[in-house]
Amino acid sequence: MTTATAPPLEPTTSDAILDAAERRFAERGFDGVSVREIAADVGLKNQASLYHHFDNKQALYEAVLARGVDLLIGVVEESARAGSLRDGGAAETVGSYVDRVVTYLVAHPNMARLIQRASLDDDAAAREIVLRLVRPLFDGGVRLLRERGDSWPADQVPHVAAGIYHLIFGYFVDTALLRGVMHDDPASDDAIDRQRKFLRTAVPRLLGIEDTQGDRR
Amino acid sequence: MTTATAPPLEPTTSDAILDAAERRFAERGFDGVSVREIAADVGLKNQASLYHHFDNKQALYEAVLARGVDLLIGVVEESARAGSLRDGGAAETVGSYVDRVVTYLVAHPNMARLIQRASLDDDAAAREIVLRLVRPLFDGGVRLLRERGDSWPADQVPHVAAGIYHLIFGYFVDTALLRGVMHDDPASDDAIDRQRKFLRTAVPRLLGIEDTQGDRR
Amino acid sequence: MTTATAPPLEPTTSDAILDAAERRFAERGFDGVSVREIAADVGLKNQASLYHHFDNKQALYEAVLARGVDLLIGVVEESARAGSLRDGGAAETVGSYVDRVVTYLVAHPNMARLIQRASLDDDAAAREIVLRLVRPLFDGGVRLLRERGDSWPADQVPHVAAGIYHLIFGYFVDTALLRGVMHDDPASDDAIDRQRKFLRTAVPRLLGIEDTQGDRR
Amino acid sequence: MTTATAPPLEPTTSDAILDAAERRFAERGFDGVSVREIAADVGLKNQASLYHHFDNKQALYEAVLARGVDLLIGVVEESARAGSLRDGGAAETVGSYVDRVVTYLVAHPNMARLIQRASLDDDAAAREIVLRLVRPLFDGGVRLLRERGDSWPADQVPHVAAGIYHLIFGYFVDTALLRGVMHDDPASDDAIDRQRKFLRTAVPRLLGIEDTQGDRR
DNA sequence: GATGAATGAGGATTCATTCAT
DNA sequence: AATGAATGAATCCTCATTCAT
Repeated sequence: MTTATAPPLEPTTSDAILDAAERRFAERGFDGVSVREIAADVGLKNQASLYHHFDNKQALYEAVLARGVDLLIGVVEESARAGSLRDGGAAETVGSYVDRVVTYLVAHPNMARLIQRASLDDDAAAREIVLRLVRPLFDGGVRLLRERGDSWPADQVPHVAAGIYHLIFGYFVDTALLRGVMHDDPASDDAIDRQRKFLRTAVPRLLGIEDTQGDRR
Repeated sequence: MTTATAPPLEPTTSDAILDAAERRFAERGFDGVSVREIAADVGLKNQASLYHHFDNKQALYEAVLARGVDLLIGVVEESARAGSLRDGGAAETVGSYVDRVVTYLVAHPNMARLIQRASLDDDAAAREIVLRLVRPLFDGGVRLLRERGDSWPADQVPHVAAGIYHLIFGYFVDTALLRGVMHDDPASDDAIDRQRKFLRTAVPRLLGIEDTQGDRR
Repeated sequence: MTTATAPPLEPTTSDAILDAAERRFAERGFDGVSVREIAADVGLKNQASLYHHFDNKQALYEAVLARGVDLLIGVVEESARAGSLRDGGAAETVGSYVDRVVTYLVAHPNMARLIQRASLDDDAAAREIVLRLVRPLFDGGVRLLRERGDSWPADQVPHVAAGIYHLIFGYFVDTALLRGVMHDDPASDDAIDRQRKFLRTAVPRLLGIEDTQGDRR
Repeated sequence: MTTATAPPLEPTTSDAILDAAERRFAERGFDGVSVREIAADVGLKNQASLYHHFDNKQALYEAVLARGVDLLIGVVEESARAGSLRDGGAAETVGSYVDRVVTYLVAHPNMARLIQRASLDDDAAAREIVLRLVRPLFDGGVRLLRERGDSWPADQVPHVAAGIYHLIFGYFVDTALLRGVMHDDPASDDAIDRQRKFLRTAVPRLLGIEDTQGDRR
């Protein structure tokens, strides 16, 4: 569903490795995962086989990260193109924008944590990959806010952009933690739906874009 | 100043270990840090010495986390007490509340990352320590929102609480990442100040508490 | 001159492998060289290809050694034939003999080191190949010394033969080391020339063959 | 026996490691020896223990080499001091000098091979250690030859020095090879004795120092 | 004749931890 | 309270080799 018309019925070994690695790295971080573990997940009898596909653990990590990030960048760019064509108000544009990102994060439940870990780690290469995603998001937010400059003092605009980023991603990063405070599973369809509605109100409110229609579904 | 009546002029070895461990664990996570490394940081010539003070690496990790978390819990509780005594509007109460948390996060620049890592990791004990902090914060937010129930549908209230948590902590968690997008150092005094102002507007706006006074400094 | 009547304009893959292996094995010894490395040197994209030409690493090693050693054996045998036809004094005979060996060692700058390594290693097969060369050299020396038995006590004769062997080969074995003590490059044409002259005097002197003519060039 | 009056009855672990490593490295070279193997030789149940004493394999290798080389340097220096005090002719001086070196090489049957391997290998650090020994030997030889300048053209003098070095060390480097050509064991007492006598004649002959007395024992 | 993939064994090194001193 | 030494298990990665294509 994610990609193609004629999907490779049997995914390539490299892809299987990327999938397993994505899951593991999201769960326990770069240092918490062993290459052996990933190889075993894929059904490789030996870690050596993995090195046929990736130069080393770090390269695998970066490949996993880049794959997910680039996919999300695609989503965001497409959303930007669609937004510019539409006539709806800013609120609606932003709303559909946020919605697409949420859809991605739901479909790729490892990515939010993976990206957060990459942001935390002292690993320039990993962080640079994350920045490929975050920079356009951030700059887009800043631009939008500067254009309709009534709502926030100019010097606070970057902080608003960062805040919105955290508002959107934080929920998916901290699913496990939220399970300890919310009454139902934060990853359930219902909860995701509520989160969508919340963001649909909260993001414009933060941006200072008034929700002209009463279209809160 | 941190704790006692008779402050140890020369910090005890245990404290030095906790300090070093806090820094290291925040930087690279539990799995990324070696006991040897922490021992070396403290000037211990031998990792064995460390085991005189802590049972094992996990115990040390939990001790570091608990120390920081309990301190912050103290800040929050004190803030709650102060708030209930005060007469100011909700906005001001919430504002001073947020301010204290920010002050703590600035004074303990490792804690936000440390808490984020503990939230991500698949480590029940660590997450439970974090929950000691997050639960009251979360419940307080929920209560406040339920009391003045005009602004958010009841079922979205937990999501609002989570959102505010991410708004506050996210900035300090992702300092390193933000350095890649903001134009000046997000940890500078100026930037922290702007972040404070941002939160002073954003949190009430999100809560739906109108900022009655124009006291945005 | 090396081999055939119709020289392969484009050297065969097998030969290219032998060449690369010779260089590598001389540089770092059997254990220090990987099959991958040799394959890469030859431009093979895959180590597996190499196994099409040689049964295994050991077989390749022996082939390299044998190729070089047999060539040198040829030189020595030819020299012996030429010597027996000539009428010149023993000094001249020995001199031209040594000269040919030196010429070979200069033309095949890996062989001295390769032979030395094979002599050092605990590898019966390799050493046996070296002995194919050393035995005739040694026996020839012993015979010569025994024939003109005035110069050395019989029981020291084998030691003399060994000494001459080391005198000749040592210089080329230790080129790298000598670079650390000599003032100019021991592999330069000039230095090689001086080494030739040195041997032309030293070997007869050791053998106890007086240099009747003053033909030290 | 080699050194002290009050020998450590129980040699330290570090020394035991050095001993085992010396033997192994001499036998099979740096790349042919595994750390596990050395640890096992010493009776350590685990390779990790070895790392308590040496930083890594390379450091151990260099320590082994340096220990042996420095000991031999001591022998050589002492010999130089003794020689300068003596009144005997140059032949005798040189003879006793060579004798001491031979005595060392016999007492430390790994060192000649170890030094040869270090000279062959593409390892700057190792070669530099060897040069600590070879440089003074070489320079001493050159000086001696230049002082009594009748025997060799000046530009060949370095080659003479190198030749003598190979004459002396080669026999002990190639013991295993010589076993394949000599009729009795080149490491036997008798053979060593003959080698001593051979050198006592050969070295002066090469130097061009005439053997005034007929004292060939 | 060459290649991509896989694999078992082993490489050096680091890990957290224990124990005697 | 601190240290030197030891250890078993695990780390990442490379090794030579095989097999199907």
